Amino acid sequence: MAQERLTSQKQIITDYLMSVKTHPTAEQVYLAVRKKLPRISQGTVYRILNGFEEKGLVQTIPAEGKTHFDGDISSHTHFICEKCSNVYDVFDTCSKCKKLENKKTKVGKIKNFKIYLYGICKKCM
Amino acid sequence: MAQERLTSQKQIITDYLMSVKTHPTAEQVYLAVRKKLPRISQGTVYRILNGFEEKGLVQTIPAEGKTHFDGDISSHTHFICEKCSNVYDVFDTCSKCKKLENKKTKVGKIKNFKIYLYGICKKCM
DNA sequence: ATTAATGCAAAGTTTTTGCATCCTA
DNA sequence: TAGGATGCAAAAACTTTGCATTAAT
Repeated sequence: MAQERLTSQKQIITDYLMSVKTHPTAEQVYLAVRKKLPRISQGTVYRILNGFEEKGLVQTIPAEGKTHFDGDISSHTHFICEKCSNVYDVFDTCSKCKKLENKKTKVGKIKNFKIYLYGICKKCM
Repeated sequence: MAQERLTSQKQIITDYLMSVKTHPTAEQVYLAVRKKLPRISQGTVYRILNGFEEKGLVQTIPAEGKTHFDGDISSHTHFICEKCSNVYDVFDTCSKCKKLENKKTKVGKIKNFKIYLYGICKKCM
């Protein structure tokens, strides 16, 4: 069976995601991580990030056509600025939605949920 | 000043969006509308759909890397199937989020919000 | 008649992938 | 040293755009 291997690329991407409170895109991860691993490729960054998401190690936020990655998988809300597309954390959530998790409903079995708030961030006002 | 013109393309796309309860992608709109307007182009569909969104006439749902369009702009929740990527309506929402609309908060001024439920739909179970 | 909107096709963006090579276990 | 992971570059997927032409007002 497939043996997952621990590589420096994975470790450094993990370290980076854990160290930032921003919600970088794949390209931003690539640019940041390249400072420590100058030979890393964008393809590798995408493969690792997608792998992390499948394993539930990161969560993703779609904004302005790009995918943003969040190393904090705790259930929290994201505020997306419509002007600069920056993503901010809001540590509050919806209790009604929380109750729906792992429940079967009319439409199907719910696993998880995401809440996005849209508006203009402090910096852009 | 720029005069908006009512074209058959816009009318037929509007009619289509209002007639379906699915949440079609731009490509699905293109394929459906082409039955009535065989010469319509994908570029036109994208331009019209984007225009509708800017005017607040439709809302969008990101799923599996594509944008889905919903002609129902009422505040409701969307369930996205992780297997078939179909989008279903859930006519229930978060009152706590509703209260945040048009409010200024620590992160910025909130305009609106969206809630997505993820899981496996009835059809895929 | 004006000029906004379309059709067409080319180009832009973001993401994925094939394959030879590298390196972890 | 076996085979999973990477680097590189090409390709795929989705969306946008320039421009000549069409058509709404």
